[in-house]
Amino acid sequence: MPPQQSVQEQIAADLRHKIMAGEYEPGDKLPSESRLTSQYGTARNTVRAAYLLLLQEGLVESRQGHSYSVRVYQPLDWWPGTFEHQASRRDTVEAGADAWAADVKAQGHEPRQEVDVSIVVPPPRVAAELKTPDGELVVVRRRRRFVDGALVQLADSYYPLEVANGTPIMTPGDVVIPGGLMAAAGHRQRRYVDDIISRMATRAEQVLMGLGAVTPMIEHLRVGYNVANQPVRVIITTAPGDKLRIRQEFTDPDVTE
Amino acid sequence: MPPQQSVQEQIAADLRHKIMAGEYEPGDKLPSESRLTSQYGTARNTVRAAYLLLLQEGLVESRQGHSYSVRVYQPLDWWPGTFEHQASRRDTVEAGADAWAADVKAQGHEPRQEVDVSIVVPPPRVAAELKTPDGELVVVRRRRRFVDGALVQLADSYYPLEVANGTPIMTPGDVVIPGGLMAAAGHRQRRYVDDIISRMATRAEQVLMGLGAVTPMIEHLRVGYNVANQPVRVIITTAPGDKLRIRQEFTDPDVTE
DNA sequence: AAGTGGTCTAGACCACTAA
DNA sequence: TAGTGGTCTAGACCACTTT
Repeated sequence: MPPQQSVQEQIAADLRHKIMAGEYEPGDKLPSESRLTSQYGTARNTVRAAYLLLLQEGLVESRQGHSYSVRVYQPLDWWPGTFEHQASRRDTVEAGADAWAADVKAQGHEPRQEVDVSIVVPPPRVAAELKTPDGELVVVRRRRRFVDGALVQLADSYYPLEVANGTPIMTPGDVVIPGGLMAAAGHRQRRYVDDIISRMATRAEQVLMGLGAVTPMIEHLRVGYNVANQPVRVIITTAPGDKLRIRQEFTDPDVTE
Repeated sequence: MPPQQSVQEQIAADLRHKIMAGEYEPGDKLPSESRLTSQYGTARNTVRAAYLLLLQEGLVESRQGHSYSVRVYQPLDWWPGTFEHQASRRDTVEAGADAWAADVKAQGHEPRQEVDVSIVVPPPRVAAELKTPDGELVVVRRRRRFVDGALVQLADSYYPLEVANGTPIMTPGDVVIPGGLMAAAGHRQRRYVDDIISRMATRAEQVLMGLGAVTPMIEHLRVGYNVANQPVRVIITTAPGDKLRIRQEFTDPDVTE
């Protein structure tokens, strides 16, 4: 015999099954707590516990005053852009627009960016990657990226002071520099090292981005090195998991067919 | 005036602050529900609601019979392995061992793999990527990867029947073929397209991998194309976000210094 | 046996949304 | 205003772990 299932798990399993079977489609409203309470003859809190399980699986969402509904996944694709890749996609990118905005438009949505620049104490991880001496500050260029009016991605670029000082990197606002900020600053990058992790949203992110409590985030960290193999930039890109899909493409340079 | 904070948020904020300040370190036990109940003079359920918020942020973990404790993050690094990259790391990989096992050993842990092969109806996404005709089956090679005895990663490779039939791909068990299974099957891959997403664990994954209810997963999907640009393999790699960090490295082939 | 968290009840009042 | 989910109370019993 299978282990005895709790009532909340039973209710959750029933709803899960109906959602998977397509009885409720993405975006559809689900039964109210009071309906399920009388339907199953339990206390309301037990029904709430069942819905909580589905919330935690990301299957369902809730907002005060609204019904529970089946969660919709419509991630936007994001290409971090490698050397080769940028080259192959360059012609699809409108002159003067940055790659991210062009990608969003190509997917039929309206991009907008807010950018500010400040000088800060680097977070520990950034200091370690940039080999920043203790107590030394760095320049951070914070981009808040909106799609159709909603904040969906944060992209913070950190530069050592000596790299950024007196260059267009220090210019606030959504400036567009053909060839890129690093090139304009005279720092050609030769190597990238990327980290990609999945983690839950922090409280601060929930508030800033208006997220439900149970939101997984995807975080992409890139360290760029110049031709002398010194770190010149750290970019941390963060977005809710249901809003962003990282895509990349590799072609073997040794195989010409 | 800031919006009125609820009691559960107050308690959660207090605990969060103490954790961030280092008063409780990763792995440390946290106050019991009954202690906090009397300390704050609230009902036990309110304290539980506070801890639930921290669980949902991934800050805290709980197990029946144990105290709540501060969650420990110790992700293992995983290199998906590109053409160039594999070449540059090849010498660090012991002869005969697969790249994943070697990477785990290099990080000071004990790898183990269970592999089985079966013929199945492909999931919709896989069928779409492999351009499998309706009703046609595919071969799936399922790898369950353990580190120090704990299941931490699933890696399922899907092959069209005509690619896998009569090749070592069909061999069950943790076989090691120098040069790789695809090469042995006579299918040189020229191009990869990768997708990386973050999502919550499904119920099935929670059970299979023994996860807490609030676990973000990271999923890496790679489609491999042969020299004729036809899809020959889809690999789906899945792991809990706190157990796996995807790493990759790119070097600009055009810059020779 | 004592202490921990997990499940469940049966209420109450509040905040927000839609009819 | 009626209906929705969000917060909260004050209990009870159960499952699991440690002493």
